[in-house]
Amino acid sequence: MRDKNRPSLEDVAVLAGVSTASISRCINNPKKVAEPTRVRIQEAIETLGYMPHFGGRALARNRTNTIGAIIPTMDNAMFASGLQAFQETLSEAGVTLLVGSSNYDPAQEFEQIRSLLSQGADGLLLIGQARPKKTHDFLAQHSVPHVLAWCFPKSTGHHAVGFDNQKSGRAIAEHVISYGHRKLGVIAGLRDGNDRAQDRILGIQDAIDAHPGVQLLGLQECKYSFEEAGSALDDLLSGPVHPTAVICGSDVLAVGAMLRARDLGLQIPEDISITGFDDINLARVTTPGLTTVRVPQHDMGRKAAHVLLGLLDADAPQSQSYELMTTIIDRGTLARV
Amino acid sequence: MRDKNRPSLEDVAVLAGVSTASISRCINNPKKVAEPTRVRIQEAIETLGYMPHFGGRALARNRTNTIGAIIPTMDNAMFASGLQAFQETLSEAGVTLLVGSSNYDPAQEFEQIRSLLSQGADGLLLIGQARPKKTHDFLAQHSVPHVLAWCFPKSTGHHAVGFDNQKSGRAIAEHVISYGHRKLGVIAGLRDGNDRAQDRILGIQDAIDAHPGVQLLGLQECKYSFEEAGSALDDLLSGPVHPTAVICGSDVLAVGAMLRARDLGLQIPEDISITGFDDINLARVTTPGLTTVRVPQHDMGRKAAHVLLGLLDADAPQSQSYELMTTIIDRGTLARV
DNA sequence: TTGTGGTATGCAAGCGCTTACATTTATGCA
DNA sequence: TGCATAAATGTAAGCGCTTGCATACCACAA
Repeated sequence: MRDKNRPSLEDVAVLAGVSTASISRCINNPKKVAEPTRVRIQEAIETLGYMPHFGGRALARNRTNTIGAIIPTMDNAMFASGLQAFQETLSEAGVTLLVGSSNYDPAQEFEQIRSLLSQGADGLLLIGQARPKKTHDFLAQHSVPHVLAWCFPKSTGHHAVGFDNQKSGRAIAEHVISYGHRKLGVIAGLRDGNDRAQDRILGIQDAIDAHPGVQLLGLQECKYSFEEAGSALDDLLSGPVHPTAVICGSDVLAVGAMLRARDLGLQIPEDISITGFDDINLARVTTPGLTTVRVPQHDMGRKAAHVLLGLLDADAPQSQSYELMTTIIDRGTLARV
Repeated sequence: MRDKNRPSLEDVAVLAGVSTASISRCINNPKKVAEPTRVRIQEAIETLGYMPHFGGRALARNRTNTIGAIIPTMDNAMFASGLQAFQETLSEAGVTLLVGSSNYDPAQEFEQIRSLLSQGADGLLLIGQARPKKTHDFLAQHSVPHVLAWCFPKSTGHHAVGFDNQKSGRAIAEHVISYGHRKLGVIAGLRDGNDRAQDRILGIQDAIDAHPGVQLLGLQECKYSFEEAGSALDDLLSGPVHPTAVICGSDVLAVGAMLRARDLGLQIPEDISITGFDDINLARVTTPGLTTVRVPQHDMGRKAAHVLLGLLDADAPQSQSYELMTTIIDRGTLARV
């Protein structure tokens, strides 16, 4: 059942009076075709509105010039700008981006990997390092070129462009402690299957352990929504002793906590300090501005794209991993005590 | 050059001791295959880690089960949740989503359309209605099934799931006027090639025209960033007479204006009222909360997906267009004067 | 037994493209 | 002028999959 509306190479060939091979060459390697023929072919392509058929091409070349990215969610600014940078860089190289989202669920991530791969993705961008053995095996079995972002695993064996979540978690906690806080609360993302959330907590714990006298009064895990973060704050405040500072695993959580704190009549940072993580737009907008950890999303996206492109380009120098640094942005939600 | 790592139908067929045809049937139409063979085939597929090759399939079926969406930008929460809903709905129907971004540039949009189409997209989701003739012709020439979102064109001929930007612009302006404001300023997105921005302004103008005594002191266009919106506010305040209310074409602009106003020492809404448009997360977070126009992003995404799927399903009842309603959310940035 | 109508499977043609190889045409040089 | 060489183009074989049609098989009825 030929699609009536879609001209094929054959059609162009007939119109231009040459063989399909020449057309193909003209498209992929114009130098190999003589000037006058090239012009004739171009015209034929124009008038027919010809577009190469992706499937045919993929079949013949066994390469799609397509890269897949699987992010936990698009419904959250957290990954948006990194992804945007990633796609811009790819598109400069003539590569198309396929996006899938996993909803923080390893099973869904696995399905998305399968799906993107069978869509022909030549390589993959994955967020974080922790995934089930099944997924690792699958990637290995099919030797899928991939790079990890938003993390920087100690173990080698993966290409990664990211930052050390544990180190960054420790840094922000040290920062809070250096402001004099001794009673801390933590609101983190759900750790299950989310190594970034896990590592940040580990880092916070490291800092606490390193400072005798500092205690962790409570640790709440919840989804990345204002509402859940609000409830988490409630829980943190339900004990007999209140934390003077709440370290949050993401800006969304921090803002959720701020909103709730305000509803409870608490002044920030006078009554309670709150810190975030990510430095998305939200963080600049609250009153006061949110003290948080800046993640170099844009750089990460660009570099990840370069690394991945390098992985696919057979005769390029083999790609590396890059560790990027996070920085603490002091705005106004952290008080000295 | 066969890919060593990728098993083909052929390989599975050999392992299972049947013909490729049976395998294909087993995958696409299991009922047509006898129980024992099916089991044998399943096993073979498992052990080989077989995944159908997208290109081959696309070629043979002339259909990809893939839909493309082109949004102006992903770097902004504005389209994120609508897109998320869109993709969830598609994925329930077993359809993959391809995303491209146009950066608000009609030329880039055209390229993305070409690209997604040659990637095999069976249909397209497009934002807004205004595009160059070239683009329209192209869509027509290839009879590309597509639906428009974030707008609701008066002219028929397109399937659309969206809202009337002009009407909504008028509504928020009327609302502002009903609060007693007579001197208005407007900060809008760049109108060029952006019908949503245009229509919202037209609507605002309608409201102003309908109320003698209300004057538009200034209209600034700028990109959707805090910084540019801040400068736009500066310009609006540079004249001899200041507006008492500034109507903004998007929440990002409104928040940018708020931030700048605060830097200038202005109280919101006592010294100046500001309204937004979109009702993204940001709007709930500012102090005071932003009075804005809620766009039913989630509904829009879901319904657009349904309409598009309907368009592709030959024996489905022909799809419709849907006009969704926006609502004004009163928070705290609009004062009575 | 033969015939009938299913059902399960195999055969093989193509889908649109690329590319190694074959063929033709042009170019340079003795 | 003839010949070697290079440049331009054509030929045709696949790439992995689906599917109409042919075939083989089976159960049952006559």
